[in-house]
Amino acid sequence: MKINKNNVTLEDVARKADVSVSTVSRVINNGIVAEKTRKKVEKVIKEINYSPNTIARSLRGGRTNIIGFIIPDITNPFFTKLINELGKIYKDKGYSIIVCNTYDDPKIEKIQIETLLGKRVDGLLVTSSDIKFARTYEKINRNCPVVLIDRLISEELDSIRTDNIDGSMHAVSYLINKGRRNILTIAGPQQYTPGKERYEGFIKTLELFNLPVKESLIKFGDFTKRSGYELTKEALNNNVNFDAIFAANNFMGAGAFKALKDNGYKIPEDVALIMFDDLDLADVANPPITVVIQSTKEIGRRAGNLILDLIENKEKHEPKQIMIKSTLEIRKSV
Amino acid sequence: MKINKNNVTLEDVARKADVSVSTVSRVINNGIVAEKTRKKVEKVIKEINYSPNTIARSLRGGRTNIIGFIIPDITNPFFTKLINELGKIYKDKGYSIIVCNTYDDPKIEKIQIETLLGKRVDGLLVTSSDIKFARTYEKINRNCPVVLIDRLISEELDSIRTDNIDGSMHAVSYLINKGRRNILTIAGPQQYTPGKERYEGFIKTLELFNLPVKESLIKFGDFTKRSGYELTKEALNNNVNFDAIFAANNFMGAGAFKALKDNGYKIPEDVALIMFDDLDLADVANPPITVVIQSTKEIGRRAGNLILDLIENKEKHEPKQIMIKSTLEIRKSV
DNA sequence: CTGTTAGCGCATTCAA
DNA sequence: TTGAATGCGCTAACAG
Repeated sequence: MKINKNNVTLEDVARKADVSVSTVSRVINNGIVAEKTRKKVEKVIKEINYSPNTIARSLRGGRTNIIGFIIPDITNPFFTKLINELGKIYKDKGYSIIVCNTYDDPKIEKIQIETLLGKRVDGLLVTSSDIKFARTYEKINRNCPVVLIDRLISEELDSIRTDNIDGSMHAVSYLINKGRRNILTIAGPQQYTPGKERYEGFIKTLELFNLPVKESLIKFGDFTKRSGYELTKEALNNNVNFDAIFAANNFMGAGAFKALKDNGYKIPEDVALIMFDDLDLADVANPPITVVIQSTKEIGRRAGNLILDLIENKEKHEPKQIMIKSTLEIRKSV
Repeated sequence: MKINKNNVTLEDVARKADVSVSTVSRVINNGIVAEKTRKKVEKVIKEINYSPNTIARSLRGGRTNIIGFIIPDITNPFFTKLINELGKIYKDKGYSIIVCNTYDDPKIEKIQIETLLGKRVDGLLVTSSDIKFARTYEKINRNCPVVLIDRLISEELDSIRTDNIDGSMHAVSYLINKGRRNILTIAGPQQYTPGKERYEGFIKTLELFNLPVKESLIKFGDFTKRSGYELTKEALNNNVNFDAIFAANNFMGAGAFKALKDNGYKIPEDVALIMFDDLDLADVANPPITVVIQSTKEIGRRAGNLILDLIENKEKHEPKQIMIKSTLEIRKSV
């Protein structure tokens, strides 16, 4: 294990091995060196416990081997699973990832962007807290590759997200096919693609089945557990007639679940529930909660590799919007 | 918003403002500069969109403003909440955090350590995957402050963790006071403090109440949902007589929960369940799951500030083992 | 195959 | 109050 923050430098090695610094540099970079010299140098490197100073390398080579990941909420398993995938890709490539949590606050995001850019990250993975950053990221993208994840805020950038419309259509049509006719949707914020598209999928499905779109069955929340809870309770209190709930994300779904339980409703007999995005324990809840599962594995893997390609190739290309299909996991049949 | 990866340098500013680089340097570092000069320079900085190159700064100053956080599992909400707290502390101090997931694999941890050290992080927050790294981190700590979190692998380093013994004693004695006499414990791996101490707390409590310690009521898992599930099922299949379960962590508790449910046991009437560490949905599960809540807020805050102090002061000091009390959150009374 | 040298962008010492 | 010069540790161009 190399533990070198003790300022052992190339020069120290060179002196001790009685060669020049460039020779040492070649050794550690697998350049052309006589086998004998290489052995000698490597021995010294071990002896005095040398490890290259990445900072100096970065200054010289213009690359930091750091990728920034801007996310709105580290507490959401969706992002956590993404990071988990990224880790697998980067671990033996020398890349590290700086995670910047914006708390979904544009003011904080602005600071994070500057910090990250100051640190000269090689690339940026972004789930932005505000569509107004579209221009900013486009500009950044000219020198430092940017890949959007989950929230599409610009068509001029590469992006990867779940096919939200497909996913919600899948879920809602399942409910309809099971005979549910009054589906309450707890939709998300409409300024981001996930909220917007999941809502769109809901509406589209109703139209597809020629079902009326009732105002009273549409509620807008903010992706938090609390809002899912409150909105469901509100519908209950107002005697809105519904036999199913489609929640646009996991946290709101959890809130809805609690509200139903608290008020003595049986799931799914009285009210069926499907939420977009999984949650720990959703499969062991009682009843288990049916969810639209996003393929975090694939999203993470593709985003992670894409940004690497962009960093390494740097050539211009047409930005692509990649959409990944989700899966409806029925955990308790309606 | 400064978007500068476009290589605008101090020198560019200097030339354009018709001063020397050192003057510009002084301006951005709030050194002594005539008010008039400062204005002039600041104007140019804005004009050509200059922002300092942190890499160069780091090379010069020996500080990167990056803190490494080594964790075994980014997927566990415990760590996620910690990161959430750290983010709050660092966001406006210019510090960033590199998250390194080791997947609880020492081989990967070794690589991560080298990568992090190579990147010359200013400090290291560590939940190590192996006690054998104790020496390594002690050595690292001589040049680069290390703070252990959650798992105590060395007494010579600063560390912060939950008071596991107190927490589990709290939980177990609650069960006993409610009349449960046959408590099955699903303990964790004994090589780390969390597993060891939570088990120790369990045993201690039985002794305190003069209850027998029965071999059949002690199972060792590996902190995964699967092991919690399997071990519970095993006990059930073997007709082990128990009226309560104390699970040493959240995931194993979730597994136990599912096993009980699957086999038709009522919680807590037939078998009470308490698990160490919270989980999303634990409060809305049916029944809600009683948990020992670790104060991630305080752990995160203290660890985050401690490492900052160590980085900034650098003076020697006696390493401290800090323990934070947990809370027993009874969500469904036994 | 190996050595010398010139920066990468910045902060700081020393003179002025 | 300002400027010139040095070096942080490294890589790569060039010369030998």
